[in-house]
Amino acid sequence: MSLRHALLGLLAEHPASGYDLLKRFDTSLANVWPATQSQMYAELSKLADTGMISVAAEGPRGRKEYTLTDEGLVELRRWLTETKPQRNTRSDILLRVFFLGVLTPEQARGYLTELIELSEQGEQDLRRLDESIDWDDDDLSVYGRIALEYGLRFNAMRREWAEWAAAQIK
Amino acid sequence: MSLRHALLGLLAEHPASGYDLLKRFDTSLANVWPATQSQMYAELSKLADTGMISVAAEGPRGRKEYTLTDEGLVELRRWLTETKPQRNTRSDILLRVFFLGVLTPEQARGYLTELIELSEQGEQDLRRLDESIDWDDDDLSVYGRIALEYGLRFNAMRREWAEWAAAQIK
DNA sequence: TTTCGACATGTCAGAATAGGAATGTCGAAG
DNA sequence: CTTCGACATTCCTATTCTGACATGTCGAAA
Repeated sequence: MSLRHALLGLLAEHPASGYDLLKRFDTSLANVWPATQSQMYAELSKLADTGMISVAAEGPRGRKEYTLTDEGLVELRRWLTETKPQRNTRSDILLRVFFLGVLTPEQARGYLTELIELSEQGEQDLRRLDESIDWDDDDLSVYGRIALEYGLRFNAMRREWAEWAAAQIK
Repeated sequence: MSLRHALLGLLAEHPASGYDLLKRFDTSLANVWPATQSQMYAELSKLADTGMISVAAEGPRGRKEYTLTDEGLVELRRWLTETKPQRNTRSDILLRVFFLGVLTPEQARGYLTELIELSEQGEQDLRRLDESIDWDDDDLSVYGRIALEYGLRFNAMRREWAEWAAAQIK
Protein backbone atom coordinates (compact mmCIF):
# COMPACT_ATOMS: atom_id res chain seq x y z
CA MET A 1 0.00 0.00 0.00
CA SER A 2 1.39 3.33 -1.03
CA LEU A 3 -0.98 5.69 0.73
CA ARG A 4 0.77 4.71 3.93
CA HIS A 5 4.11 5.74 2.51
CA ALA A 6 2.77 8.89 0.95
CA LEU A 7 1.67 10.01 4.40
CA LEU A 8 5.05 9.16 5.90
CA GLY A 9 6.68 11.13 3.11
CA LEU A 10 4.60 14.22 3.70
CA LEU A 11 5.19 14.07 7.43
CA ALA A 12 8.92 13.79 6.79
CA GLU A 13 8.88 17.39 5.64
CA HIS A 14 7.10 18.70 8.70
CA PRO A 15 4.42 17.71 11.22
CA ALA A 16 0.82 18.07 10.13
CA SER A 17 -2.75 17.13 10.96
CA GLY A 18 -5.00 14.89 8.92
CA TYR A 19 -6.75 17.97 7.65
CA ASP A 20 -3.47 19.51 6.49
CA LEU A 21 -2.45 16.33 4.74
CA LEU A 22 -5.79 16.13 3.04
CA LYS A 23 -5.17 19.48 1.41
CA ARG A 24 -1.74 18.42 0.27
CA PHE A 25 -3.33 15.41 -1.38
CA ASP A 26 -5.89 17.55 -3.11
CA THR A 27 -3.23 19.68 -4.74
CA SER A 28 0.15 18.25 -5.63
CA LEU A 29 -0.22 14.57 -4.80
CA ALA A 30 -3.70 14.24 -6.31
CA ASN A 31 -2.04 13.68 -9.66
CA VAL A 32 -0.11 10.62 -8.63
CA TRP A 33 -1.99 9.19 -5.71
CA PRO A 34 -5.55 10.35 -5.15
CA ALA A 35 -6.99 9.53 -1.76
CA THR A 36 -10.17 10.28 0.08
CA GLN A 37 -10.69 11.72 3.50
CA SER A 38 -12.05 8.54 5.01
CA GLN A 39 -9.07 6.61 3.81
CA MET A 40 -6.58 9.08 5.18
CA TYR A 41 -7.88 9.35 8.68
CA ALA A 42 -8.13 5.58 8.92
CA GLU A 43 -4.60 5.21 7.68
CA LEU A 44 -3.28 7.80 10.10
CA SER A 45 -4.81 5.87 12.99
CA LYS A 46 -3.16 2.69 11.82
CA LEU A 47 0.21 4.37 11.39
CA ALA A 48 -0.06 5.79 14.89
CA ASP A 49 -0.95 2.34 16.25
CA THR A 50 2.10 0.80 14.67
CA GLY A 51 4.35 3.56 15.92
CA MET A 52 5.31 4.98 12.54
CA ILE A 53 3.96 8.36 13.51
CA SER A 54 2.88 9.91 16.79
CA VAL A 55 0.68 12.73 17.99
CA ALA A 56 3.06 15.60 18.74
CA ALA A 57 0.44 18.11 19.80
CA GLU A 58 -3.28 18.58 20.07
CA GLY A 59 -4.79 21.75 18.74
CA PRO A 60 -8.04 23.72 18.71
CA ARG A 61 -10.76 21.48 17.25
CA GLY A 62 -9.57 18.09 18.35
CA ARG A 63 -6.76 18.69 15.91
CA LYS A 64 -4.01 16.13 16.20
CA GLU A 65 -0.68 17.10 14.83
CA TYR A 66 1.28 14.05 13.77
CA THR A 67 5.04 13.74 13.53
CA LEU A 68 7.13 11.08 11.90
CA THR A 69 8.90 8.81 14.39
CA ASP A 70 12.39 7.41 13.85
CA GLU A 71 10.76 4.10 13.05
CA GLY A 72 8.60 5.80 10.44
CA LEU A 73 11.58 7.43 8.79
CA VAL A 74 13.34 4.08 8.60
CA GLU A 75 10.29 2.57 6.95
CA LEU A 76 10.04 5.47 4.52
CA ARG A 77 13.67 5.05 3.49
CA ARG A 78 13.19 1.33 3.14
CA TRP A 79 10.25 1.88 0.83
CA LEU A 80 12.19 4.36 -1.27
CA THR A 81 15.28 2.26 -1.70
CA GLU A 82 14.03 -1.31 -1.66
CA THR A 83 11.69 -0.46 -4.46
CA LYS A 84 9.94 -3.69 -5.22
CA PRO A 85 8.95 -4.32 -8.86
CA GLN A 86 6.50 -1.55 -9.46
CA ARG A 87 2.98 -2.47 -10.40
CA ASN A 88 1.54 -1.62 -13.75
CA THR A 89 -0.40 1.55 -13.80
CA ARG A 90 -4.07 1.39 -14.46
CA SER A 91 -5.49 3.71 -17.09
CA ASP A 92 -9.13 3.68 -18.03
CA ILE A 93 -8.34 6.33 -20.60
CA LEU A 94 -5.99 4.09 -22.50
CA LEU A 95 -8.13 1.02 -21.90
CA ARG A 96 -10.87 2.62 -23.95
CA VAL A 97 -8.52 3.02 -26.87
CA PHE A 98 -8.33 -0.75 -27.23
CA PHE A 99 -12.02 -0.92 -27.90
CA LEU A 100 -12.63 2.09 -30.10
CA GLY A 101 -13.16 -0.35 -32.95
CA VAL A 102 -16.74 -0.93 -31.85
CA LEU A 103 -17.51 2.73 -32.51
CA THR A 104 -17.75 4.54 -35.81
CA PRO A 105 -14.54 6.23 -37.03
CA GLU A 106 -16.13 9.59 -36.28
CA GLN A 107 -16.86 8.61 -32.70
CA ALA A 108 -13.37 7.19 -32.27
CA ARG A 109 -11.84 10.40 -33.55
CA GLY A 110 -14.11 12.26 -31.18
CA TYR A 111 -12.71 10.35 -28.26
CA LEU A 112 -9.14 11.10 -29.28
CA THR A 113 -10.05 14.76 -29.62
CA GLU A 114 -11.24 14.66 -26.04
CA LEU A 115 -7.88 13.25 -25.04
CA ILE A 116 -6.12 16.08 -26.81
CA GLU A 117 -8.20 18.61 -24.93
CA LEU A 118 -7.66 16.77 -21.68
CA SER A 119 -3.91 16.89 -22.19
CA GLU A 120 -3.95 20.57 -23.05
CA GLN A 121 -5.96 21.19 -19.93
CA GLY A 122 -3.50 19.15 -17.92
CA GLU A 123 -0.58 21.15 -19.23
CA GLN A 124 -2.30 24.40 -18.37
CA ASP A 125 -3.20 23.25 -14.87
CA LEU A 126 0.35 22.21 -14.17
CA ARG A 127 1.71 25.49 -15.43
CA ARG A 128 -0.67 27.33 -13.18
CA LEU A 129 0.32 25.09 -10.26
CA ASP A 130 3.95 25.83 -11.02
CA GLU A 131 3.34 29.55 -10.81
CA SER A 132 1.26 29.30 -7.64
CA ILE A 133 3.93 27.44 -5.70
CA ASP A 134 6.72 29.48 -4.22
CA TRP A 135 9.65 27.25 -4.88
CA ASP A 136 11.76 28.18 -1.93
CA ASP A 137 15.11 26.66 -2.51
CA ASP A 138 15.17 23.94 0.10
CA ASP A 139 16.37 20.53 -0.99
CA LEU A 140 13.00 18.83 -0.86
CA SER A 141 11.43 21.11 -3.41
CA VAL A 142 13.87 20.02 -6.09
CA TYR A 143 11.93 16.80 -6.37
CA GLY A 144 8.64 18.59 -6.47
CA ARG A 145 9.85 20.45 -9.51
CA ILE A 146 11.11 17.23 -11.06
CA ALA A 147 7.72 15.63 -10.56
CA LEU A 148 6.02 18.64 -12.09
CA GLU A 149 8.28 18.44 -15.11
CA TYR A 150 7.19 14.84 -15.50
CA GLY A 151 3.59 15.93 -15.60
CA LEU A 152 4.29 18.54 -18.23
CA ARG A 153 6.18 16.12 -20.44
CA PHE A 154 3.59 13.43 -19.94
CA ASN A 155 0.75 15.65 -21.06
CA ALA A 156 2.71 16.92 -24.03
CA MET A 157 3.53 13.36 -25.08
CA ARG A 158 -0.07 12.27 -24.74
CA ARG A 159 -1.31 15.20 -26.76
CA GLU A 160 1.11 14.52 -29.60
CA TRP A 161 0.26 10.85 -29.54
CA ALA A 162 -3.48 11.51 -29.67
CA GLU A 163 -3.00 13.85 -32.62
CA TRP A 164 -1.00 11.19 -34.40
CA ALA A 165 -3.58 8.53 -33.51
CA ALA A 166 -6.49 10.58 -34.83
CA ALA A 167 -4.67 10.81 -38.14
CA GLN A 168 -4.30 7.04 -38.29
CA ILE A 169 -8.03 6.49 -38.44
CA LYS A 170 -9.16 6.28 -41.99
CA MET B 1 -15.48 -0.20 -12.63
CA SER B 2 -13.50 -0.73 -15.78
CA LEU B 3 -12.72 -4.43 -15.55
CA ARG B 4 -16.34 -4.98 -16.40
CA HIS B 5 -16.00 -2.96 -19.56
CA ALA B 6 -12.66 -4.45 -20.48
CA LEU B 7 -14.33 -7.85 -20.52
CA LEU B 8 -17.19 -6.57 -22.63
CA GLY B 9 -14.65 -5.07 -24.99
CA LEU B 10 -12.74 -8.29 -25.43
CA LEU B 11 -15.92 -10.27 -25.96
CA ALA B 12 -16.98 -7.76 -28.59
CA GLU B 13 -14.22 -9.12 -30.83
CA HIS B 14 -15.23 -12.74 -30.46
CA PRO B 15 -16.67 -15.16 -27.89
CA ALA B 16 -14.27 -16.54 -25.31
CA SER B 17 -14.04 -18.39 -22.01
CA GLY B 18 -12.76 -16.96 -18.75
CA TYR B 19 -9.55 -18.82 -19.31
CA ASP B 20 -9.09 -17.28 -22.74
CA LEU B 21 -9.77 -13.82 -21.41
CA LEU B 22 -7.29 -14.34 -18.63
CA LYS B 23 -4.54 -14.90 -21.16
CA ARG B 24 -5.49 -11.76 -23.04
CA PHE B 25 -5.18 -9.83 -19.81
CA ASP B 26 -1.77 -11.28 -19.12
CA THR B 27 -0.44 -10.06 -22.44
CA SER B 28 -1.76 -6.94 -24.10
CA LEU B 29 -4.15 -5.57 -21.51
CA ALA B 30 -1.84 -6.18 -18.56
CA ASN B 31 -0.20 -2.86 -19.34
CA VAL B 32 -3.31 -0.80 -18.91
CA TRP B 33 -5.57 -2.83 -16.69
CA PRO B 34 -4.06 -5.71 -14.73
CA ALA B 35 -6.54 -8.16 -13.25
CA THR B 36 -6.40 -11.42 -11.40
CA GLN B 37 -8.12 -14.67 -12.15
CA SER B 38 -10.38 -14.54 -9.11
CA GLN B 39 -11.56 -11.12 -10.09
CA MET B 40 -12.28 -12.14 -13.64
CA TYR B 41 -14.38 -15.18 -12.97
CA ALA B 42 -16.36 -13.27 -10.37
CA GLU B 43 -16.93 -10.45 -12.81
CA LEU B 44 -17.98 -12.79 -15.60
CA SER B 45 -20.60 -14.31 -13.32
CA LYS B 46 -21.94 -10.90 -12.48
CA LEU B 47 -22.02 -9.84 -16.11
CA ALA B 48 -23.90 -13.01 -16.98
CA ASP B 49 -26.36 -12.38 -14.15
CA THR B 50 -27.10 -8.91 -15.42
CA GLY B 51 -27.51 -10.12 -18.98
CA MET B 52 -24.55 -8.28 -20.48
CA ILE B 53 -23.04 -11.54 -21.64
CA SER B 54 -24.35 -15.07 -21.97
CA VAL B 55 -23.01 -18.59 -22.15
CA ALA B 56 -23.01 -19.47 -25.83
CA ALA B 57 -21.53 -22.94 -25.49
CA GLU B 58 -20.10 -25.31 -22.93
CA GLY B 59 -16.84 -27.09 -23.68
CA PRO B 60 -14.57 -29.86 -22.38
CA ARG B 61 -13.57 -29.00 -18.81
CA GLY B 62 -16.61 -27.14 -17.66
CA ARG B 63 -15.51 -24.51 -20.12
CA LYS B 64 -18.08 -21.80 -20.60
CA GLU B 65 -17.82 -19.75 -23.72
CA TYR B 66 -19.30 -16.33 -23.24
CA THR B 67 -20.71 -14.06 -25.91
CA LEU B 68 -21.62 -10.42 -25.74
CA THR B 69 -25.36 -9.80 -25.78
CA ASP B 70 -27.01 -6.87 -27.52
CA GLU B 71 -27.48 -5.32 -24.11
CA GLY B 72 -23.77 -5.73 -23.42
CA LEU B 73 -22.81 -4.04 -26.66
CA VAL B 74 -25.05 -1.11 -25.85
CA GLU B 75 -23.40 -0.78 -22.46
CA LEU B 76 -19.94 -1.01 -24.00
CA ARG B 77 -20.75 1.75 -26.48
CA ARG B 78 -22.22 3.85 -23.72
CA TRP B 79 -19.05 3.50 -21.68
CA LEU B 80 -16.88 4.42 -24.66
CA THR B 81 -18.81 7.48 -25.66
CA GLU B 82 -20.20 8.85 -22.41
CA THR B 83 -16.71 8.92 -21.00
CA LYS B 84 -17.16 10.33 -17.56
CA PRO B 85 -14.34 12.48 -16.16
CA GLN B 86 -11.46 10.07 -16.08
CA ARG B 87 -9.91 9.31 -12.78
CA ASN B 88 -6.35 10.26 -12.05
CA THR B 89 -3.89 7.53 -12.64
CA ARG B 90 -2.05 6.14 -9.68
CA SER B 91 1.68 5.76 -9.94
CA ASP B 92 3.77 4.51 -7.07
CA ILE B 93 6.82 5.07 -9.25
CA LEU B 94 6.20 8.77 -9.51
CA LEU B 95 4.98 9.02 -5.94
CA ARG B 96 8.43 8.01 -4.75
CA VAL B 97 9.96 10.88 -6.68
CA PHE B 98 8.21 13.36 -4.40
CA PHE B 99 10.04 11.97 -1.41
CA LEU B 100 13.50 11.35 -2.77
CA GLY B 101 14.65 14.28 -0.66
CA VAL B 102 14.88 12.07 2.40
CA LEU B 103 17.56 10.02 0.69
CA THR B 104 21.11 10.97 -0.14
CA PRO B 105 21.71 12.45 -3.62
CA GLU B 106 23.48 9.23 -4.58
CA GLN B 107 20.50 7.13 -3.57
CA ALA B 108 18.12 9.45 -5.35
CA ARG B 109 20.15 9.24 -8.54
CA GLY B 110 20.19 5.48 -8.07
CA TYR B 111 16.42 5.42 -8.08
CA LEU B 112 16.23 7.50 -11.24
CA THR B 113 18.71 5.16 -12.87
CA GLU B 114 16.39 2.29 -12.07
CA LEU B 115 13.61 4.20 -13.79
CA ILE B 116 15.75 4.62 -16.87
CA GLU B 117 16.41 0.90 -17.00
CA LEU B 118 12.76 0.16 -16.39
CA SER B 119 11.79 2.35 -19.31
CA GLU B 120 14.35 0.79 -21.60
CA GLN B 121 13.06 -2.61 -20.60
CA GLY B 122 9.52 -1.45 -21.28
CA GLU B 123 10.43 -0.25 -24.75
CA GLN B 124 12.12 -3.54 -25.55
CA ASP B 125 9.19 -5.59 -24.28
CA LEU B 126 6.77 -3.60 -26.38
CA ARG B 127 8.89 -3.96 -29.47
CA ARG B 128 9.02 -7.70 -28.92
CA LEU B 129 5.27 -7.75 -28.41
CA ASP B 130 4.85 -5.81 -31.62
CA GLU B 131 6.82 -8.38 -33.56
CA SER B 132 5.05 -11.35 -31.97
CA ILE B 133 1.60 -10.14 -32.92
CA ASP B 134 0.43 -10.83 -36.42
CA TRP B 135 -1.31 -7.61 -37.22
CA ASP B 136 -3.91 -8.90 -39.59
CA ASP B 137 -5.50 -5.90 -41.14
CA ASP B 138 -8.95 -6.02 -39.61
CA ASP B 139 -10.33 -2.77 -38.29
CA LEU B 140 -10.03 -3.65 -34.62
CA SER B 141 -6.29 -4.14 -34.73
CA VAL B 142 -5.73 -0.54 -35.76
CA TYR B 143 -6.44 0.47 -32.21
CA GLY B 144 -4.18 -2.22 -30.81
CA ARG B 145 -1.35 -0.68 -32.78
CA ILE B 146 -2.29 2.78 -31.61
CA ALA B 147 -2.23 1.62 -28.00
CA LEU B 148 1.15 0.02 -28.55
CA GLU B 149 2.51 3.22 -30.00
CA TYR B 150 1.36 4.97 -26.86
CA GLY B 151 3.37 2.55 -24.77
CA LEU B 152 6.48 3.12 -26.85
CA ARG B 153 6.19 6.88 -26.66
CA PHE B 154 5.42 6.75 -22.96
CA ASN B 155 8.50 4.73 -22.14
CA ALA B 156 10.69 6.92 -24.31
CA MET B 157 9.35 10.04 -22.63
CA ARG B 158 9.90 8.60 -19.18
CA ARG B 159 13.44 7.58 -19.99
CA GLU B 160 14.33 11.03 -21.28
CA TRP B 161 12.72 12.64 -18.29
CA ALA B 162 14.59 10.42 -15.81
CA GLU B 163 17.86 11.21 -17.55
CA TRP B 164 17.10 14.90 -17.30
CA ALA B 165 16.03 14.53 -13.66
CA ALA B 166 19.21 12.69 -12.68
CA ALA B 167 21.18 15.61 -14.06
CA GLN B 168 19.20 18.06 -11.91
CA ILE B 169 20.45 16.55 -8.69
CA LYS B 170 23.50 18.38 -7.52
C1' DT C 1 -1.19 -47.03 -18.69
C1' DT C 2 0.34 -43.72 -15.93
C1' DT C 3 1.56 -39.25 -15.34
C1' DC C 4 1.94 -34.53 -15.98
C1' DG C 5 1.18 -30.06 -17.84
C1' DA C 6 -2.28 -27.24 -19.67
C1' DC C 7 -6.99 -26.34 -19.28
C1' DA C 8 -10.74 -24.53 -16.47
C1' DT C 9 -13.49 -22.79 -12.74
C1' DG C 10 -14.77 -21.59 -7.99
C1' DT C 11 -14.36 -19.64 -3.25
C1' DC C 12 -12.58 -17.09 0.56
C1' DA C 13 -10.41 -13.78 3.77
C1' DG C 14 -8.34 -9.53 4.10
C1' DA C 15 -6.98 -5.09 2.39
C1' DA C 16 -7.86 -0.93 -0.27
C1' DT C 17 -11.05 2.41 -2.46
C1' DA C 18 -15.01 5.28 -3.04
C1' DG C 19 -18.27 8.39 -1.34
C1' DG C 20 -20.99 10.05 1.85
C1' DA C 21 -23.23 11.24 6.39
C1' DA C 22 -22.82 12.86 11.04
C1' DT C 23 -20.90 15.76 14.41
C1' DG C 24 -18.88 19.35 16.43
C1' DT C 25 -15.60 23.71 17.28
C1' DC C 26 -13.31 27.92 16.42
C1' DG C 27 -12.72 32.65 14.68
C1' DA C 28 -13.91 36.50 12.10
C1' DA C 29 -17.16 39.44 9.93
C1' DG C 30 -21.34 41.72 10.29
C1' DC D 1 -23.89 38.53 19.80
C1' DT D 2 -25.06 35.85 16.05
C1' DT D 3 -23.97 33.49 12.13
C1' DC D 4 -21.31 31.23 8.88
C1' DG D 5 -17.40 29.36 6.61
C1' DA D 6 -13.31 26.95 7.49
C1' DC D 7 -11.45 23.65 10.50
C1' DA D 8 -11.38 18.83 12.01
C1' DT D 9 -12.49 14.16 12.98
C1' DT D 10 -15.18 9.75 13.12
C1' DC D 11 -18.11 6.24 11.35
C1' DC D 12 -20.53 3.76 7.81
C1' DT D 13 -21.56 0.91 3.72
C1' DA D 14 -20.56 -0.91 -0.58
C1' DT D 15 -17.46 -2.21 -4.07
C1' DT D 16 -12.99 -3.60 -5.81
C1' DC D 17 -8.66 -5.77 -5.58
C1' DT D 18 -5.15 -9.15 -3.98
C1' DG D 19 -3.35 -13.52 -3.20
C1' DA D 20 -4.25 -17.92 -1.90
C1' DC D 21 -6.32 -22.24 -1.75
C1' DA D 22 -9.26 -25.88 -3.61
C1' DT D 23 -10.90 -28.84 -7.15
C1' DG D 24 -11.23 -31.20 -11.02
C1' DT D 25 -10.68 -32.70 -16.30
C1' DC D 26 -8.57 -33.58 -20.62
C1' DG D 27 -4.91 -34.94 -23.89
C1' DA D 28 -0.48 -36.20 -25.13
C1' DA D 29 3.74 -38.25 -24.30
C1' DA D 30 6.60 -41.63 -21.92
